[in-house]
Amino acid sequence: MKIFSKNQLQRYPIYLKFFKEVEASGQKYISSPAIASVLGYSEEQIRKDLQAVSNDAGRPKKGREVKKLIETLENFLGYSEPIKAAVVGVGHLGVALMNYPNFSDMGLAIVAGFDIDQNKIGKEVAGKHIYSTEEMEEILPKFDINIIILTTPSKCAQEVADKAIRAGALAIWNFVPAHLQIPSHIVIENVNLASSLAILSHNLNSLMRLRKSI
Amino acid sequence: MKIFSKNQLQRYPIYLKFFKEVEASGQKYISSPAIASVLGYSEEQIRKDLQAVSNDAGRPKKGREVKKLIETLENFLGYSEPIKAAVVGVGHLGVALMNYPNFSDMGLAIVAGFDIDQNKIGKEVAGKHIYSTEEMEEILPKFDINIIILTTPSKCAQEVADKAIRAGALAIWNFVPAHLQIPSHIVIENVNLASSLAILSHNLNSLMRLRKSI
DNA sequence: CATAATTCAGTATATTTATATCGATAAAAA
DNA sequence: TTTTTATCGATATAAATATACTGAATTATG
Repeated sequence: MKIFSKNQLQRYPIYLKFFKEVEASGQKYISSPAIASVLGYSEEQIRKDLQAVSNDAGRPKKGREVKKLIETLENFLGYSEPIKAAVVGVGHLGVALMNYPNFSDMGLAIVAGFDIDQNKIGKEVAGKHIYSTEEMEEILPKFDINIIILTTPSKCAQEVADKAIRAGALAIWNFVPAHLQIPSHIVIENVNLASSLAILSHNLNSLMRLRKSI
Repeated sequence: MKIFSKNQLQRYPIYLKFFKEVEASGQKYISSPAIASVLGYSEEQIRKDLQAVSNDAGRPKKGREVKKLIETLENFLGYSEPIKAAVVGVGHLGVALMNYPNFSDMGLAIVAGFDIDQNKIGKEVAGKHIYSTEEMEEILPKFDINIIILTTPSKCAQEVADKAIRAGALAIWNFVPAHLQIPSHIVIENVNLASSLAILSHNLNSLMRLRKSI
């Protein structure tokens, strides 16, 4: 079994996105140096990344076939058969994710929402039904939902995550800025805006310091 | 000048969040092994991370003073004086971010929104005024806005980013799944949900394969 | 008051990740 | 057809990152 690092995995959707643009522009082949100059990675890294998922060899002077690259990456990323997910916590962020137009291109299908608010339960958001959080145990298996997209308030995130796991969720995509205690057999991926912002503001500060010193 | 890696920077907000919980629980000191057991990092890494930003020594048998840790990290992350930002593209995601309750605890203040939709311009979202994108050049300097939170549709993201940079934006927090071409003197941080999802679904697939093989 | 137990800081080692090098090869140009 | 050139794959090197180890120090315990 090949092992993929987090950073490496994160690059594949970026490659794919770019390859689709290249294909749309009518170009049939793309070389590693050409990819490198646009995406800002080194050409060696690109070769290694692509070799790791593809058996198709690139050709000297031409590069790799764009169509095959797209096929390979879509297959590798599982975009061919979307995974089903449900949003838990239909607040502003939950609603935004339920309406997010790009998930269908990313192999993700949000099929339901859950909330505790009686005013929301029974309604529809982006064409998907909102159920009571209490119904998770029934609804998750029924719709074959494996992934929970967690967008509750911080204070109830742990409790809701526990409930989702009991209901059969295998993976949690956590948008809540809270550190969740999760059993090791459950997959968790945190989208931590504070972390992302920390990088941004650190870089911005460095920039400003640099400007002052000049 | 100390250099901080992306991964390292991402951990600091997570530490801070945890330390605040520890403080709320009334505990005065925390040791690296104790942090490690909760957050799942190695204790050596935690020591190195904390030593990199703090001069306060930890004490054998006790650990580090929680209060000082919080002070140090808040200061390091710049939470003491919030940076001002504006959301550009007041769609579902833009609205969600404008309503996001946690930014004030992360040193970020969203002070305005921009959109091209006449129905939105002039309205308020989460108490912040929505301006026309055309007004950026005037409004950004007026409110001392350095950061643009980009949440437009993919197809106009590049154009809007260019406009924001012309208007004086120094940093772009990009939530659009598009690879932007940005001059090197501008800070960009991408929140790429496709990348995050790629990690999640790869791990989920590994898990499922493992289950089948058992 | 002495002893044992933790945790620390600092350094060394290992692992991971990214970059650079090199001969081979296919495509384009002469 | 021959030569040149760009790109490849494979391997080696370097850099970055994380982990393990060591002796010293402080606190708690007997």
